[in-house]
Amino acid sequence: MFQGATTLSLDAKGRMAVPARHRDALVALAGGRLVLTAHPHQCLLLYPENAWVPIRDRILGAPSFDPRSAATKRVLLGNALDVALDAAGRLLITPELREVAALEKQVWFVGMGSHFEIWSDAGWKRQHEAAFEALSSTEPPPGFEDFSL
Amino acid sequence: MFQGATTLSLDAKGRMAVPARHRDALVALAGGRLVLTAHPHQCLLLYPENAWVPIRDRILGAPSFDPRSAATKRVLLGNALDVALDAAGRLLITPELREVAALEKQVWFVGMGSHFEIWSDAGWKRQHEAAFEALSSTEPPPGFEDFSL
DNA sequence: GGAAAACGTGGGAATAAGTGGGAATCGTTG
DNA sequence: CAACGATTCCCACTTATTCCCACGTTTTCC
Repeated sequence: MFQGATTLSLDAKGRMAVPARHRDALVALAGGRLVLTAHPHQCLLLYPENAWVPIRDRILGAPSFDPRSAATKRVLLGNALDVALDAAGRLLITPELREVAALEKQVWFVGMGSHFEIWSDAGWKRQHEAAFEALSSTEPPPGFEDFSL
Repeated sequence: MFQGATTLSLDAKGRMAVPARHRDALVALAGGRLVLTAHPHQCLLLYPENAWVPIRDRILGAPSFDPRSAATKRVLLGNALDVALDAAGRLLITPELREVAALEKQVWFVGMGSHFEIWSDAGWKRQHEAAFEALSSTEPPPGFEDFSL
């Protein structure tokens, strides 16, 4: 169960250090084999390979001719890459994926249960604003009806 | 059942002493395992782990593609961290979480039944003003219709 | 009211983690 | 086939985190 948000910096080569507290878990879960891909909300997704496989299969089963379905498939699958951590526990993010998520020097590495999300600083702050708005309206977001903290 | 608001100071390292009268209860409830996360209203939430788990599972079940639901998930889950009190009964609040709640030196530690909320001084005062406004209007807030103190 | 205990607060030193840069290797292109 | 560029691997540094100890104030008990 991954959780927690950390700020990290991307170096000139596009490398990002995975927080040490998550490294062991990532290696244990999938032998260090990870999948990095893009999310339609303009962030990146990092899955241990074994958690990715069922999701990938589910995506593959979606309709190919409905334009919205096809576009979603293309983003999630078309951008997927097998990656691994280097000796210093870092992840190398290709220029293509950096562009999708508009990543600059400062990025956020966020645990989301089964996987991680990687956000630009601006994008992550935008999510906080969106969440505030969502809970301010009279209509709660789907899944949060009768929700009490 | 936690209740009561206390002012405390955050030291230079971001540590906050949990009021002694709550320590025993926190340790007894969850063996000292606590979860600290962010609330979209710009405060922090502190749960004993056993009280957090059902809430976490509820959040995990919310839809991932609806933007409002996804943003809410990201704030509540993405910011969640397992924490524990140090030898002096203090809680270490990471810079990331301090930023979300705009915490400075003086903070409020507020019991809210199953959990605690942590507020900046300014944020806590803002809540009081909002509550004052809310009950001044002719329309009572949702949940407080036909309410009698 | 005084003494003792407890509580909130602060800081220093050892350790680990994140970051940056250089050199060797591999692949690509002219 | 040689030269260039990009990638990968390795090493080194600086900053942040963690653990420990210590002080002053407040509260409690006798």
